[in-house]
Amino acid sequence: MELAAAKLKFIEAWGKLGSEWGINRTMAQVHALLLISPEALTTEEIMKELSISRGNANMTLRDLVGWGLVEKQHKAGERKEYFYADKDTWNIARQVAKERRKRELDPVLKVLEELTNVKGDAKDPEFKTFSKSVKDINKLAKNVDKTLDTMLKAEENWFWSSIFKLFK
Amino acid sequence: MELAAAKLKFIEAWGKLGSEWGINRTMAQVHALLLISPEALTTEEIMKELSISRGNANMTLRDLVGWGLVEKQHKAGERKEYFYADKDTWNIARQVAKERRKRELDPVLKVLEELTNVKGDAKDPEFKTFSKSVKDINKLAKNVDKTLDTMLKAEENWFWSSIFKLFK
DNA sequence: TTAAACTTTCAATAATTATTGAAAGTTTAA
DNA sequence: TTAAACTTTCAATAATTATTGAAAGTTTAA
Repeated sequence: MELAAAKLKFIEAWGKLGSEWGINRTMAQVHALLLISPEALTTEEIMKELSISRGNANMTLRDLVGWGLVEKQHKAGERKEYFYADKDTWNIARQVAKERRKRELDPVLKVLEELTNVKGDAKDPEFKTFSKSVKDINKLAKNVDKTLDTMLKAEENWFWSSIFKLFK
Repeated sequence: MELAAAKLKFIEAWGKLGSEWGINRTMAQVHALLLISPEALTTEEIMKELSISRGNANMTLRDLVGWGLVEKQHKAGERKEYFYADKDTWNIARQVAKERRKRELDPVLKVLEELTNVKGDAKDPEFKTFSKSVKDINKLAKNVDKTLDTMLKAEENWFWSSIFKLFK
Protein backbone atom coordinates (compact mmCIF):
# COMPACT_ATOMS: atom_id res chain seq x y z
CA MET A 1 0.00 0.00 0.00
CA GLU A 2 1.10 3.53 -0.77
CA LEU A 3 1.83 5.82 2.14
CA ALA A 4 -0.85 8.22 0.94
CA ALA A 5 -3.45 5.47 0.84
CA ALA A 6 -2.33 4.17 4.20
CA LYS A 7 -2.75 7.62 5.72
CA LEU A 8 -6.28 7.89 4.40
CA LYS A 9 -7.09 4.47 5.74
CA PHE A 10 -5.76 5.37 9.15
CA ILE A 11 -7.73 8.62 9.24
CA GLU A 12 -10.86 6.80 8.21
CA ALA A 13 -10.44 4.03 10.77
CA TRP A 14 -9.73 6.48 13.57
CA GLY A 15 -12.76 8.54 12.59
CA LYS A 16 -14.99 5.50 12.56
CA LEU A 17 -13.77 4.32 15.93
CA GLY A 18 -14.35 7.78 17.36
CA SER A 19 -17.89 7.99 16.04
CA GLU A 20 -18.71 4.58 17.47
CA TRP A 21 -17.61 5.85 20.86
CA GLY A 22 -19.59 9.05 20.76
CA ILE A 23 -16.76 11.28 19.56
CA ASN A 24 -17.42 13.48 16.56
CA ARG A 25 -16.07 11.74 13.49
CA THR A 26 -14.40 14.86 12.11
CA MET A 27 -12.72 15.54 15.42
CA ALA A 28 -11.27 12.06 15.44
CA GLN A 29 -10.14 12.46 11.84
CA VAL A 30 -8.41 15.75 12.48
CA HIS A 31 -6.72 14.14 15.44
CA ALA A 32 -5.64 11.22 13.28
CA LEU A 33 -4.26 13.57 10.66
CA LEU A 34 -2.22 15.46 13.23
CA LEU A 35 -1.03 12.24 14.83
CA ILE A 36 0.69 11.16 11.67
CA SER A 37 2.04 14.59 10.76
CA PRO A 38 5.64 15.19 11.69
CA GLU A 39 5.07 18.93 11.60
CA ALA A 40 2.38 21.12 13.10
CA LEU A 41 -0.31 22.00 10.54
CA THR A 42 -2.30 25.14 9.87
CA THR A 43 -6.09 25.34 9.78
CA GLU A 44 -5.77 25.87 6.04
CA GLU A 45 -3.82 22.66 5.54
CA ILE A 46 -6.23 20.64 7.64
CA MET A 47 -9.19 22.04 5.73
CA LYS A 48 -7.65 21.05 2.47
CA GLU A 49 -6.45 17.64 3.57
CA LEU A 50 -9.82 16.55 4.94
CA SER A 51 -12.05 18.68 2.72
CA ILE A 52 -13.81 20.39 5.57
CA SER A 53 -14.91 23.98 5.99
CA ARG A 54 -13.07 26.67 7.87
CA GLY A 55 -15.76 26.83 10.54
CA ASN A 56 -15.67 23.11 11.10
CA ALA A 57 -11.87 23.02 11.23
CA ASN A 58 -11.80 25.89 13.65
CA MET A 59 -14.31 24.43 16.10
CA THR A 60 -12.90 20.94 15.88
CA LEU A 61 -9.38 22.18 16.58
CA ARG A 62 -10.62 24.18 19.50
CA ASP A 63 -12.28 21.06 20.89
CA LEU A 64 -9.12 19.03 20.45
CA VAL A 65 -7.15 21.67 22.30
CA GLY A 66 -9.86 21.58 24.98
CA TRP A 67 -9.44 17.83 25.28
CA GLY A 68 -5.72 18.36 25.78
CA LEU A 69 -4.84 16.27 22.74
CA VAL A 70 -3.58 19.05 20.51
CA GLU A 71 -1.61 22.18 21.19
CA LYS A 72 -1.46 25.49 19.41
CA GLN A 73 1.94 26.57 18.23
CA HIS A 74 3.09 29.94 17.03
CA LYS A 75 5.95 30.30 14.64
CA ALA A 76 8.16 33.36 14.95
CA GLY A 77 7.37 35.98 12.35
CA GLU A 78 4.12 34.30 11.27
CA ARG A 79 0.54 35.25 11.87
CA LYS A 80 -0.89 31.79 11.33
CA GLU A 81 -1.53 29.36 14.14
CA TYR A 82 -0.13 25.87 13.91
CA PHE A 83 -1.56 22.75 15.52
CA TYR A 84 0.46 19.87 16.82
CA ALA A 85 -0.75 16.60 18.37
CA ASP A 86 0.90 14.89 21.28
CA LYS A 87 2.06 11.56 19.90
CA ASP A 88 2.56 9.65 23.13
CA THR A 89 -0.19 7.04 23.10
CA TRP A 90 -0.23 6.76 26.82
CA ASN A 91 -0.81 10.50 27.18
CA ILE A 92 -3.59 10.31 24.63
CA ALA A 93 -5.35 7.50 26.45
CA ARG A 94 -4.90 9.29 29.72
CA GLN A 95 -6.27 12.57 28.42
CA VAL A 96 -9.30 10.91 26.90
CA ALA A 97 -10.00 8.97 30.09
CA LYS A 98 -9.60 12.13 32.13
CA GLU A 99 -11.95 14.20 30.02
CA ARG A 100 -14.61 11.59 29.68
CA ARG A 101 -14.56 10.92 33.37
CA LYS A 102 -15.06 14.59 34.08
CA ARG A 103 -17.72 15.13 31.44
CA GLU A 104 -19.71 11.93 31.69
CA LEU A 105 -18.86 9.68 34.57
CA ASP A 106 -18.86 12.35 37.27
CA PRO A 107 -22.37 13.66 36.49
CA VAL A 108 -23.76 10.14 36.48
CA LEU A 109 -22.05 9.41 39.77
CA LYS A 110 -23.80 12.41 41.26
CA VAL A 111 -27.21 11.21 40.13
CA LEU A 112 -26.51 7.69 41.36
CA GLU A 113 -25.40 8.96 44.73
CA GLU A 114 -28.65 10.86 45.02
CA LEU A 115 -30.76 7.91 43.96
CA THR A 116 -28.96 5.70 46.43
CA ASN A 117 -30.61 7.68 49.18
CA VAL A 118 -34.19 7.28 48.01
CA LYS A 119 -36.18 5.79 50.89
CA GLY A 120 -39.05 3.41 50.52
CA ASP A 121 -40.90 0.38 51.77
CA ALA A 122 -38.38 -2.40 52.27
CA LYS A 123 -41.07 -4.94 51.52
CA ASP A 124 -42.03 -3.51 48.16
CA PRO A 125 -40.28 -5.57 45.44
CA GLU A 126 -40.36 -2.56 43.13
CA PHE A 127 -38.43 -0.56 45.68
CA LYS A 128 -36.10 -3.38 46.60
CA THR A 129 -35.04 -4.05 43.03
CA PHE A 130 -34.63 -0.38 42.24
CA SER A 131 -32.58 0.21 45.31
CA LYS A 132 -30.37 -2.80 44.82
CA SER A 133 -29.66 -2.08 41.18
CA VAL A 134 -28.86 1.56 41.83
CA LYS A 135 -26.59 0.68 44.72
CA ASP A 136 -24.76 -1.98 42.75
CA ILE A 137 -24.22 0.28 39.79
CA ASN A 138 -23.13 3.05 42.07
CA LYS A 139 -20.57 0.78 43.62
CA LEU A 140 -19.21 -0.25 40.25
CA ALA A 141 -19.14 3.32 38.98
CA LYS A 142 -17.31 4.48 42.08
CA ASN A 143 -14.75 1.77 41.64
CA VAL A 144 -14.22 2.69 38.03
CA ASP A 145 -13.87 6.28 39.12
CA LYS A 146 -11.31 5.38 41.75
CA THR A 147 -9.37 3.22 39.33
CA LEU A 148 -9.27 5.98 36.74
CA ASP A 149 -8.12 8.39 39.38
CA THR A 150 -5.24 6.12 40.25
CA MET A 151 -4.44 5.63 36.58
CA LEU A 152 -4.38 9.35 35.96
CA LYS A 153 -1.93 9.77 38.78
CA ALA A 154 0.11 6.88 37.47
CA GLU A 155 3.49 8.46 37.57
CA GLU A 156 3.24 8.95 41.32
CA ASN A 157 2.41 5.34 41.94
CA TRP A 158 4.86 2.48 41.77
CA PHE A 159 2.21 -0.16 41.18
CA TRP A 160 0.56 1.50 38.22
CA SER A 161 3.70 2.92 36.77
CA SER A 162 5.15 -0.56 36.60
CA ILE A 163 1.97 -1.83 34.95
CA PHE A 164 2.14 1.02 32.49
CA LYS A 165 5.63 0.19 31.48
CA LEU A 166 4.35 -3.11 30.24
CA PHE A 167 1.84 -1.28 28.13
CA LYS A 168 4.28 1.08 26.47
CA MET B 1 -37.86 11.84 46.16
CA GLU B 2 -40.69 9.54 45.17
CA LEU B 3 -39.83 6.10 43.89
CA ALA B 4 -41.61 6.86 40.61
CA ALA B 5 -39.59 10.05 40.11
CA ALA B 6 -36.41 8.27 41.08
CA LYS B 7 -37.05 5.60 38.48
CA LEU B 8 -37.55 8.18 35.78
CA LYS B 9 -34.38 9.92 36.82
CA PHE B 10 -32.44 6.70 36.68
CA ILE B 11 -33.80 5.82 33.26
CA GLU B 12 -32.97 9.27 31.98
CA ALA B 13 -29.43 9.23 33.38
CA TRP B 14 -28.71 5.77 32.00
CA GLY B 15 -30.06 6.82 28.61
CA LYS B 16 -27.91 9.91 28.57
CA LEU B 17 -24.78 8.01 29.53
CA GLY B 18 -25.48 5.48 26.83
CA SER B 19 -25.94 8.10 24.14
CA GLU B 20 -22.69 9.80 25.14
CA TRP B 21 -20.93 6.50 24.63
CA GLY B 22 -22.43 5.75 21.27
CA ILE B 23 -25.21 3.50 22.47
CA ASN B 24 -28.72 4.23 21.29
CA ARG B 25 -30.48 6.25 23.97
CA THR B 26 -33.67 4.23 23.80
CA MET B 27 -31.77 1.01 24.09
CA ALA B 28 -30.07 2.25 27.23
CA GLN B 29 -33.40 3.42 28.61
CA VAL B 30 -35.10 0.10 27.99
CA HIS B 31 -32.17 -1.57 29.67
CA ALA B 32 -32.48 0.79 32.63
CA LEU B 33 -36.19 0.10 32.93
CA LEU B 34 -35.61 -3.64 32.96
CA LEU B 35 -32.74 -3.31 35.41
CA ILE B 36 -35.00 -1.84 38.04
CA SER B 37 -37.95 -4.13 37.35
CA PRO B 38 -38.28 -7.06 39.70
CA GLU B 39 -40.35 -8.92 37.14
CA ALA B 40 -39.86 -9.55 33.46
CA LEU B 41 -41.86 -7.12 31.30
CA THR B 42 -43.75 -7.49 28.06
CA THR B 43 -43.16 -5.41 24.95
CA GLU B 44 -46.52 -3.80 25.64
CA GLU B 45 -45.50 -2.68 29.12
CA ILE B 46 -42.19 -1.31 27.92
CA MET B 47 -43.89 0.61 25.13
CA LYS B 48 -46.28 2.19 27.58
CA GLU B 49 -43.71 2.93 30.26
CA LEU B 50 -41.31 4.69 27.90
CA SER B 51 -43.83 5.94 25.34
CA ILE B 52 -42.17 4.29 22.40
CA SER B 53 -43.65 2.52 19.42
CA ARG B 54 -44.03 -1.17 18.98
CA GLY B 55 -41.45 -1.26 16.22
CA ASN B 56 -38.91 0.58 18.28
CA ALA B 57 -39.51 -1.58 21.35
CA ASN B 58 -39.21 -4.72 19.29
CA MET B 59 -35.92 -3.81 17.64
CA THR B 60 -34.42 -2.39 20.80
CA LEU B 61 -35.27 -5.51 22.75
CA ARG B 62 -33.81 -7.67 20.06
CA ASP B 63 -30.60 -5.66 20.23
CA LEU B 64 -30.45 -5.97 23.99
CA VAL B 65 -30.87 -9.72 23.70
CA GLY B 66 -28.11 -9.63 21.06
CA TRP B 67 -25.84 -7.81 23.47
CA GLY B 68 -26.51 -10.52 26.04
CA LEU B 69 -27.93 -8.04 28.51
CA VAL B 70 -31.55 -9.15 28.40
CA GLU B 71 -33.17 -12.52 28.06
CA LYS B 72 -36.50 -13.58 26.66
CA GLN B 73 -38.74 -15.49 28.99
CA HIS B 74 -41.84 -17.46 28.23
CA LYS B 75 -44.51 -17.95 30.78
CA ALA B 76 -46.44 -21.20 30.75
CA GLY B 77 -49.83 -20.89 29.14
CA GLU B 78 -49.11 -17.42 27.73
CA ARG B 79 -48.45 -16.29 24.21
CA LYS B 80 -46.62 -13.11 25.13
CA GLU B 81 -42.88 -12.88 25.45
CA TYR B 82 -41.36 -11.46 28.59
CA PHE B 83 -38.03 -9.68 28.90
CA TYR B 84 -35.78 -9.83 31.89
CA ALA B 85 -32.46 -8.08 32.47
CA ASP B 86 -29.49 -9.64 34.20
CA LYS B 87 -28.96 -7.52 37.28
CA ASP B 88 -25.38 -8.50 38.12
CA THR B 89 -23.37 -5.36 37.42
CA TRP B 90 -20.24 -7.30 36.80
CA ASN B 91 -21.93 -9.41 34.16
CA ILE B 92 -23.31 -6.26 32.55
CA ALA B 93 -19.90 -4.63 32.38
CA ARG B 94 -18.40 -7.81 31.06
CA GLN B 95 -21.02 -8.26 28.36
CA VAL B 96 -20.67 -4.68 27.18
CA ALA B 97 -16.88 -4.94 27.10
CA LYS B 98 -17.11 -8.21 25.22
CA GLU B 99 -19.51 -6.92 22.58
CA ARG B 100 -17.74 -3.64 22.00
CA ARG B 101 -14.43 -5.39 21.68
CA LYS B 102 -15.84 -7.70 19.08
CA ARG B 103 -17.71 -5.03 17.17
CA GLU B 104 -15.30 -2.13 17.32
CA LEU B 105 -11.90 -2.90 18.73
CA ASP B 106 -11.26 -6.03 16.68
CA PRO B 107 -11.90 -4.39 13.28
CA VAL B 108 -9.62 -1.49 14.17
CA LEU B 109 -6.95 -3.90 15.28
CA LYS B 110 -7.10 -5.54 11.91
CA VAL B 111 -6.61 -2.25 10.09
CA LEU B 112 -3.78 -1.25 12.39
CA GLU B 113 -2.03 -4.54 11.88
CA GLU B 114 -2.23 -4.00 8.14
CA LEU B 115 -0.96 -0.43 8.35
CA THR B 116 1.89 -1.55 10.54
CA ASN B 117 3.30 -3.35 7.56
CA VAL B 118 3.34 -0.42 5.15
CA LYS B 119 6.86 -0.03 3.84
CA GLY B 120 8.51 3.22 2.97
CA ASP B 121 11.59 5.39 2.94
CA ALA B 122 13.04 5.33 6.44
CA LYS B 123 14.44 8.79 5.89
CA ASP B 124 11.13 10.40 4.99
CA PRO B 125 9.79 12.17 8.10
CA GLU B 126 6.25 11.72 6.80
CA PHE B 127 6.75 8.00 6.69
CA LYS B 128 8.60 7.83 9.96
CA THR B 129 5.92 9.68 11.90
CA PHE B 130 3.14 7.70 10.29
CA SER B 131 4.86 4.44 10.98
CA LYS B 132 5.71 5.25 14.56
CA SER B 133 2.23 6.49 15.45
CA VAL B 134 0.54 3.51 13.90
CA LYS B 135 2.88 1.11 15.63
CA ASP B 136 2.44 2.78 19.00
CA ILE B 137 -1.31 2.80 18.74
CA ASN B 138 -1.28 -0.78 17.58
CA LYS B 139 0.73 -1.75 20.60
CA LEU B 140 -1.66 0.02 22.93
CA ALA B 141 -4.72 -1.42 21.22
CA LYS B 142 -3.27 -4.92 21.41
CA ASN B 143 -2.61 -4.50 25.08
CA VAL B 144 -6.12 -3.29 25.70
CA ASP B 145 -7.35 -6.26 23.73
CA LYS B 146 -5.26 -8.66 25.76
CA THR B 147 -6.36 -7.10 29.02
CA LEU B 148 -10.01 -7.34 28.05
CA ASP B 149 -9.50 -10.93 27.08
CA THR B 150 -8.11 -11.69 30.49
CA MET B 151 -10.92 -9.78 32.12
CA LEU B 152 -13.54 -11.68 30.21
CA LYS B 153 -12.04 -14.92 31.36
CA ALA B 154 -11.85 -13.58 34.89
CA GLU B 155 -13.32 -16.51 36.70
CA GLU B 156 -10.58 -18.79 35.46
CA ASN B 157 -7.85 -16.51 36.69
CA TRP B 158 -6.86 -16.11 40.29
CA PHE B 159 -5.30 -12.70 39.84
CA TRP B 160 -8.24 -11.04 38.15
CA SER B 161 -10.85 -12.84 40.14
CA SER B 162 -9.30 -11.48 43.30
CA ILE B 163 -9.27 -7.99 41.82
CA PHE B 164 -12.89 -8.40 40.82
CA LYS B 165 -13.93 -9.33 44.30
CA LEU B 166 -12.79 -5.90 45.38
CA PHE B 167 -15.04 -4.40 42.75
CA LYS B 168 -18.18 -6.27 43.69
C1' DT C 1 -5.48 54.84 11.98
C1' DT C 2 -5.89 51.50 8.34
C1' DA C 3 -6.04 47.41 5.99
C1' DA C 4 -4.38 42.93 5.42
C1' DA C 5 -4.18 38.50 7.52
C1' DC C 6 -5.97 35.88 10.11
C1' DT C 7 -9.82 33.56 13.57
C1' DT C 8 -14.43 33.06 15.35
C1' DT C 9 -19.36 32.87 15.32
C1' DC C 10 -23.73 31.22 14.12
C1' DA C 11 -28.06 30.84 11.27
C1' DA C 12 -29.14 28.04 7.58
C1' DT C 13 -28.75 23.63 5.72
C1' DA C 14 -27.22 19.02 5.02
C1' DA C 15 -26.31 14.51 6.72
C1' DT C 16 -27.10 11.07 9.84
C1' DT C 17 -29.60 8.43 13.01
C1' DA C 18 -33.78 7.10 15.43
C1' DT C 19 -38.66 6.37 15.41
C1' DT C 20 -43.20 5.47 13.88
C1' DG C 21 -47.02 2.72 12.58
C1' DA C 22 -49.29 0.01 9.44
C1' DA C 23 -48.82 -4.03 6.79
C1' DA C 24 -46.92 -8.48 6.52
C1' DG C 25 -45.49 -12.43 8.91
C1' DT C 26 -45.74 -16.17 12.46
C1' DT C 27 -47.52 -19.13 15.96
C1' DT C 28 -50.94 -21.38 18.52
C1' DA C 29 -55.35 -23.27 19.90
C1' DA C 30 -59.42 -25.10 18.57
C1' DT D 1 -58.00 -24.81 8.18
C1' DT D 2 -59.01 -20.50 10.47
C1' DA D 3 -58.59 -16.61 13.14
C1' DA D 4 -56.90 -14.52 17.13
C1' DA D 5 -52.78 -13.15 19.42
C1' DC D 6 -48.87 -12.02 18.95
C1' DT D 7 -44.00 -10.40 16.52
C1' DT D 8 -41.34 -8.48 12.79
C1' DT D 9 -40.27 -5.57 8.97
C1' DC D 10 -39.41 -1.44 6.64
C1' DA D 11 -40.58 2.87 3.96
C1' DA D 12 -41.73 7.26 5.41
C1' DT D 13 -40.81 10.71 8.58
C1' DA D 14 -39.08 12.99 12.58
C1' DA D 15 -35.35 14.22 15.52
C1' DT D 16 -30.76 14.95 16.23
C1' DT D 17 -26.23 16.14 15.11
C1' DA D 18 -22.68 17.95 12.04
C1' DT D 19 -21.28 21.15 8.55
C1' DT D 20 -21.08 25.12 5.74
C1' DG D 21 -19.79 29.65 4.50
C1' DA D 22 -20.30 34.36 4.85
C1' DA D 23 -20.23 38.00 8.02
C1' DA D 24 -18.30 39.75 12.11
C1' DG D 25 -14.46 39.96 15.02
C1' DT D 26 -9.44 40.32 16.23
C1' DT D 27 -4.60 41.13 15.80
C1' DT D 28 -0.59 42.95 13.82
C1' DA D 29 2.45 45.77 11.06
C1' DA D 30 3.27 49.89 9.06
